[in-house]
This record gives sequence, C-alpha cells and structure tokens, in this order.
Amino acid sequence: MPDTPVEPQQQADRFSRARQMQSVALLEDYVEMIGDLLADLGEARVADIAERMGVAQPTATKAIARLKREGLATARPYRGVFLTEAGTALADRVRARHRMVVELLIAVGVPEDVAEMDAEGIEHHVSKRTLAAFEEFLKNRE
Amino acid sequence: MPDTPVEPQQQADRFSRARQMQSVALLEDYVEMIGDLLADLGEARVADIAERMGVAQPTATKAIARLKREGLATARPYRGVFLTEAGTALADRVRARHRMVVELLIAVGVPEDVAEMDAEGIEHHVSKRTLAAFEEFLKNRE
DNA sequence: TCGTATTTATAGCCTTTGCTATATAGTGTA
DNA sequence: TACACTATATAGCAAAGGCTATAAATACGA
Repeated sequence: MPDTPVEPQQQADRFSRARQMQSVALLEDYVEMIGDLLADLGEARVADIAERMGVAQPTATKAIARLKREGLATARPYRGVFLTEAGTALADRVRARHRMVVELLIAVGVPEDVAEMDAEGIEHHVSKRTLAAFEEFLKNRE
Repeated sequence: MPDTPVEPQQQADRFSRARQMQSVALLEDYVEMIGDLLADLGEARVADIAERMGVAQPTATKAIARLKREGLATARPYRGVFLTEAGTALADRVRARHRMVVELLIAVGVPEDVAEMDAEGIEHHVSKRTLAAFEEFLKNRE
C-alpha cells in the first residue's frame, strides 16, 4: 500500500526536520573542509577555506564566526582556523558519512563522479538509521 | 583508490551546485504539495499549504508569490492556488523522484518510516543520472 | 627595521526564509 | 443586506548566507 494517507502534522514535521538539517549542513561542510585542510596542509587558512567552499573570502570569515559561536572551531586572527574537540568529532562523523553515501551510491550503480557530486547534497539528510542501513547493505552484498 | 585528490575548483563547484539545488528545493516542495492538495481536495488553499508545509501562513503566502514569479503557479486572491503547465510538470517530476528515492531506500534496507523522513531532504539532491541508476537498480534486483 | 605585498577583518548591502501582529477582503447567515 | 467570522494579505523584524569594496594587520624581502 504505497498510498497510506499522511497526516498533515506528520508531514509538516518532516519538512521542518529537513529545514533544520539544512541549517546544520553548512556547519558540517565547513568543519569537514577545515579538517581536511588541517590534515593535508597542516593549517586551515581563511583564503583556502573560501576557495574550496566556492565562496568569497568574507563569506568564509562569517561562516567561521558561526563555527566559533557554536563551539566547533577556534581561530587566532591572521593565523589559521582550528577545530575544537567537538569540531573534530563532527568532522570525523561527517567524513565517514560522506564516504558511506558515496559507496552506497556506487554500489547501486551510480557512476563514481556523479556519486561524488550528489553525495555533497544528499549526505546531510542521511539519518543515523539510514546510515546504519547503508552500512549493513554494503556489508551483505557481494 | 578512494583517495584521488580533488581539485579545489572542482570541489568548489560541487558545493556551489549543492547550494544551487537547495534554492530550488523549496519551490519543488511547494509545487508538489499544491499538486497533492489539488488532487486530494480539489483545491489548494493557502492555509492548508501552510499547515502541511509546517510554516506560518504568511510564510506560505510569500513562497506562493515566488512560485508565481517563476511561472509555476497562479492564484486568485482569496480563492485557491493553481499550478501552471510548468508547475504541474514539475510537480509530477518531483513526485516521481520522491517515490523512487523512498523505494530505493527501502530496497537497501531502510525502514519505511525512516525512508519517508530522509527522502524529504535527500530527493532534492538526486540528479537525473542518479535517479536513472536507482530505477535500473530497482528493476534488476529480485 | 621598513615598506610593500598578502591576508584577514569590517562595513554595508542584497535576497531568502522564517516569524508575529495587524489590516483587509470574502463568505455565509441572520 | 449587514455583520460576524474566517481566510488571506501586508507590515515589519530577524537570522543566514551571499556579495563587493575597503580597512587593518601580518609577513617578509630588501
């Protein structure tokens, strides 16, 4: 029965939740990016962050300000940006989830480059339970 | 080789693209919702749209204004909201994509209710090619 | 160490998506 | 037909994310 009627309230909640996740998505992207830069280059400069995020430098500065507000990052002016413990943990989770989404997409037949593209948007909406299902699926196929 | 180095520019483009898709997501949600209401109730009132979208009524009014601007909907004040041909076509595409995403999630082991939840956010980031892969996957399994 | 070049921060503006409070227009009934 | 009730529209505000232009701070070579 694909046509179970959906309660308006329930549906509204779903939309609210999706919007909520969206507001977290940017933080996740920045945190992961900063983690990557720290790993790759040993430091995360504002200019590099902006370049890789595809935004203007002041936009990155503002985003970093939000990360600081939320306790995910610290920054010494004109030095680099660093992740707090919470930031590092988030970055790790986000990175793992991203990889899992890409792998799942590839596993169901999505070309690798497309998988990589789409994952960038999809990943933020993948819940814990869905992630667990992905993991299980990848483990059990062959 | 999971560690193909990614060009900064390429990565930036991916993020830009994801942001771009995000701005379309709201339109898609509203259009699909209006389509559903028209089908279910024969009319789409602002109040119903707002309720089901989980937003305040003026927020829905504003979104509808954008739909009109973009040529997806028309509205007669104090009557209902209607979809243009383009709006109807978009609604159909969105609905089909939504169903496909839900089915794919279920097929890889995501519980139905979770699938329905997550699909709400995921669907907007599923490209044509990924959608095609999903379709193929669902057809070929068994 | 000075002075220029690079990098980051600030200022100021725009758009979108929310919100609440309030005005206004339709609807239906007495 | 008039009035109350309901539905929609409008006004005005906030936060987020984006931009360009410009100021300020740092770094580094001469």
